[in-house]
Amino acid sequence: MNYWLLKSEPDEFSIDDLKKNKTTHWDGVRNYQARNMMRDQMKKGDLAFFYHSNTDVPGIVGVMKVVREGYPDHTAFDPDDKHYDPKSDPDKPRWFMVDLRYMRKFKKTIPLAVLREFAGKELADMALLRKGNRLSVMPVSKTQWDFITTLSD
DNA sequence: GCCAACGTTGGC
DNA sequence: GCCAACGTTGGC
Repeated sequence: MNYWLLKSEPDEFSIDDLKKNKTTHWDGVRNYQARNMMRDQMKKGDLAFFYHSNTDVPGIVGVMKVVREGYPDHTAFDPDDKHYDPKSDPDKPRWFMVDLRYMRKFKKTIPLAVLREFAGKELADMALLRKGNRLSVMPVSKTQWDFITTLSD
C-alpha cells in the first residue's frame, strides 16, 4: 500500500467540493512525472493527502482514498475543456487520471510552513519540501504519512 | 542533441 | 504582483 499527496487549487477544486461530491476523477494533470505515477503506481486502496496550493494558507487539508486506478483523462479530448490537449489521441491517450473518494477533512489545515519546521527531521527528504518542487502528484513514505497524521486533529 | 525562449507553478 | 524553479517547445 502506498501513500500520496495531491495538490489542487481550492478555487478550482477544494476538499469541501470533494466532501460534497464524495468521489472525483483527478483530471487535468498535464505533467509526465505526475502522469506516470497516476497511470502506473497508484493502486486501489492507497491513501492520499489533499493539499491546497495557491491559497492564503497552503497546506494539507484532509485525506482521500484511491477507488479507481489509472485510466485515460477524457478531458484531454474535449476542445472546450480547459485542459484540452490535441496531442492526446483517444486511441493512444497521453494523459491519465484516477478516482478518489473523500475520507476526512482535518479540523485545521496543516500549513506548509509547519511541515517545513520538520524538514531536517521527521520529514527529511519529503518530496513536497524539496526546493523548486512543482509536481502536483507526489509520493509520501509511510513514515512521513504517520508523522503528518500525528499533526492533524 | 543543444539550448534559448517561453509558459506555468506556486510560495510569498 | 513578483519571481525562482522547472518543463516544454522548436530552431539549428
